[in-house]
Amino acid sequence: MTEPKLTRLELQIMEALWTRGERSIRDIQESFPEPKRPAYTTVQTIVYRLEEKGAVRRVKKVGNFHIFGAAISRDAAQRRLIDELLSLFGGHTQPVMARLVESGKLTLKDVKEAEKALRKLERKDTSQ
Amino acid sequence: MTEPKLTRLELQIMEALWTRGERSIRDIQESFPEPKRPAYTTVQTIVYRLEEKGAVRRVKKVGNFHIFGAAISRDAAQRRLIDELLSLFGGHTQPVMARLVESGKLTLKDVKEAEKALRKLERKDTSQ
DNA sequence: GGGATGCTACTACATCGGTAGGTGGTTGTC
DNA sequence: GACAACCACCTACCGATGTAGTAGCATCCC
Repeated sequence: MTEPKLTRLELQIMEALWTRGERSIRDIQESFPEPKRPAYTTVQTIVYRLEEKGAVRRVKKVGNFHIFGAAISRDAAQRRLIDELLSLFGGHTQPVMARLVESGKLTLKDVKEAEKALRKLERKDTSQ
Repeated sequence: MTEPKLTRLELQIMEALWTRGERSIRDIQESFPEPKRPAYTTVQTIVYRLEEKGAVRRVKKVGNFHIFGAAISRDAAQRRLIDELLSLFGGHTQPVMARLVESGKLTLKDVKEAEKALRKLERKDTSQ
């Protein structure tokens, strides 16, 4: 039941499917920006591996080629990533937050939203 | 200058050095909880690799064995991890925060602290 | 001082992740 | 219907990572 672990390149390919919808291997390959576009067969290999992992499935065949679609949601995959990270931090969120702040990428807006989401979650938890 | 990339097991070993201080391979190995304690030589191999990466150094020799110490800080290594994660999220912190909230591990206290740290950082930035 | 014990240093190996070539089948075009 | 273009599948390979065995030297203890 657990989401499969996805690697960097696998995630980039999933990203193409999540944002562009069902696509052929060629389409996926061409979604990579020119300078660092992997070979067609590289993309193909990864898509096949994603298929084995159950993260992608063939949705139909058009002519002699296949159309692939995401079989897991972006949210689920991202949750897996965060779990993975948290386990590296021994399950402690505090240092994660501290480093996020340091990174300079975290904005006050992000934090405010998180707080709002947390409060909402809390209300729901205690209300049942 | 960039911190080396550390893997899961490498991080666990660094963790032992960060929390317990300079240690021998045997000490490090025994810091692993019994059920999943790797073989002595496994730990040794990883320590040697960490040495090559510059994350660890031999601080002295006692009798016929070496004592190793961390050569990079925990903070630096953690920053590297966060950068890695952010790059997987395309540099966007918002989804990271959203998944952290979902994980159920983030507390209001964490968020409050982050906000405080952010405000402090902001003041420093604008004051020069 | 000789054996047990422990550590070092080297070597080995399987799996994973990224990368891609080659071969043969399908299709579209003239 | 022949040929070019394209796609599917299979295979290969290298570096990284986790895992550990072995040979040999050092040390300790009687």
